[in-house]
Amino acid sequence: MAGPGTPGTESSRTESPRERYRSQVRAEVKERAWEQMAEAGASALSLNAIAKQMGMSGPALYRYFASRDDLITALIRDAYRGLADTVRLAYGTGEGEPAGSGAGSGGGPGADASREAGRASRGAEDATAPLARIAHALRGWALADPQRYFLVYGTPVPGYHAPEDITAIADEIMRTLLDACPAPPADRPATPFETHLADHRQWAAGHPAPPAALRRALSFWTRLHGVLSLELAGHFDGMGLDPDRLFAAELDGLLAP
Amino acid sequence: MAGPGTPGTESSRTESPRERYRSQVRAEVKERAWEQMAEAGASALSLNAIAKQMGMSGPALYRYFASRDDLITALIRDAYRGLADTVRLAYGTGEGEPAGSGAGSGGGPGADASREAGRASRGAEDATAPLARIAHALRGWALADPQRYFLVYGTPVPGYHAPEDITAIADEIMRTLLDACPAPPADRPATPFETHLADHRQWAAGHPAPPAALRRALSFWTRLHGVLSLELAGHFDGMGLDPDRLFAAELDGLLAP
DNA sequence: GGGCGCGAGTTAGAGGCTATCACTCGCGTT
DNA sequence: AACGCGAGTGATAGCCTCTAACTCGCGCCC
Repeated sequence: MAGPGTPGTESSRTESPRERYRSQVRAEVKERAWEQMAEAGASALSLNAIAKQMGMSGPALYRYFASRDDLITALIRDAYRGLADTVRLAYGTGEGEPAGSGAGSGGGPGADASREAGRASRGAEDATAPLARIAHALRGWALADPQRYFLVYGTPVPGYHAPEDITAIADEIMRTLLDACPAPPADRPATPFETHLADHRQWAAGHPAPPAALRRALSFWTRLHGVLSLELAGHFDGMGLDPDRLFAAELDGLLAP
Repeated sequence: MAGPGTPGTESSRTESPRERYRSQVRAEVKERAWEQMAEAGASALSLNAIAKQMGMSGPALYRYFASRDDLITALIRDAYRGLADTVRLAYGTGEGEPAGSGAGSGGGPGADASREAGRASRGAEDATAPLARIAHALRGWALADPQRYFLVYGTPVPGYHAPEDITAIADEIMRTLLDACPAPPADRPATPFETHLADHRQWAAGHPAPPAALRRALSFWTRLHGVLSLELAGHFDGMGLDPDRLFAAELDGLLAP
């Protein structure tokens, strides 16, 4: 199916013209698929409609994707990859860089939102600056294409199990989060849940973060997902509050203690 | 379920036999729909398959539901209704009641989980007991049928707008949450976000809760949704941690300060 | 008690979708 | 120059939603 070497996403070097064309068509199909998904959701994605848009006849697309599920899986993979890159880039970004372009597949807004993170003039408070940058990058990435976010964190299809390379990216995201979590002062007593985490840390196997940091990464993940997914789903719409400030407040409460 | 008066889900009194039969068939269709949804997700819901299961031929169901979307909307309405009832009932439950049966449509697990809420022997800490009961009832309701939870809080369909009677139920849920939020000690200074909420409280219009309580209800909602939705979607599956304890820890952190 | 209206259920069918199969045709390699 | 392989085609099966025209029988009204 895919070219030589790894059967992953993009081709490697020394592409033959055939392979070149092939991956180009695959990319265009995925682009149309993203458009369709943004305007009608994942369930409305139609291979047929995409083919017609591209001036081809229905079954032609089966040369490029084995099935509709296969296309959706590819989209999920790209979404995970883009999110992991976005998070990693936000973590790695120092203070000087203007953040540049080319983050994953979506790009768009949210690139400069990480500027106003922690300008608190204290030296010790800078330890949470990477987390703040990640938080704003995450929200920017999500707002740029909500359906893409929901492809990662939205309603699961009961039967579906993601292939291993996708779960590997999910692990990578958690690893970056752990990297960004500052080690807390060691003298604070561990909470009961932290002692539980000390014994149940398969997901952080091989990572040196102490239990308190695991707890922090977990809170960061679950709490930001809570506000963000409700915002993206429109549940704050008629309420009159400013989602921006709600997110900022949640982030504040997360970084302060 | 919902008694007479409102023209919502069930029929009113003095039903003619025709109407009786009609609402019975509607109920059976919805039951089969829930089964289908539980095992294959909302996008796999098929009117045709339901009709065949019931020994009828396809188009017959259009006597009972105007379209597939209409059926799904009815399911969404029932889900909201059941959630609102569950939350309300958990809030209203005193200490003596054994919780009984007949909570909404799902019932099932989580009914007795609210017992171990706040046994801290302090008198002032009991103020958070209703919130704890609601939290456990919410999780029980969600675990009993994850797809039902996702019908309320999962991936939204871009074009879809819920009818007004459904948003009314959503408001009712928020109102119950506000009822359950204890008023904080008035001497604490307001956070910036709380002052924002003081001016942007359309969603709590007519409710006497102070801004700090609004903030608390909002946090309760977003944070519990964060852990719960990630658990239901299976994102903790390979991680080795106990979702039960994670939820309890999140709830603890929510009620303590 | 008898006639009739209304609603439940049927079949036929249009149009859309996924997916398979057999086929043609042209580019790039040998 | 010839050939193989892969891109694209139309035909087809089977599923779906939803409409239209029709039949049949229960229950209401006179």
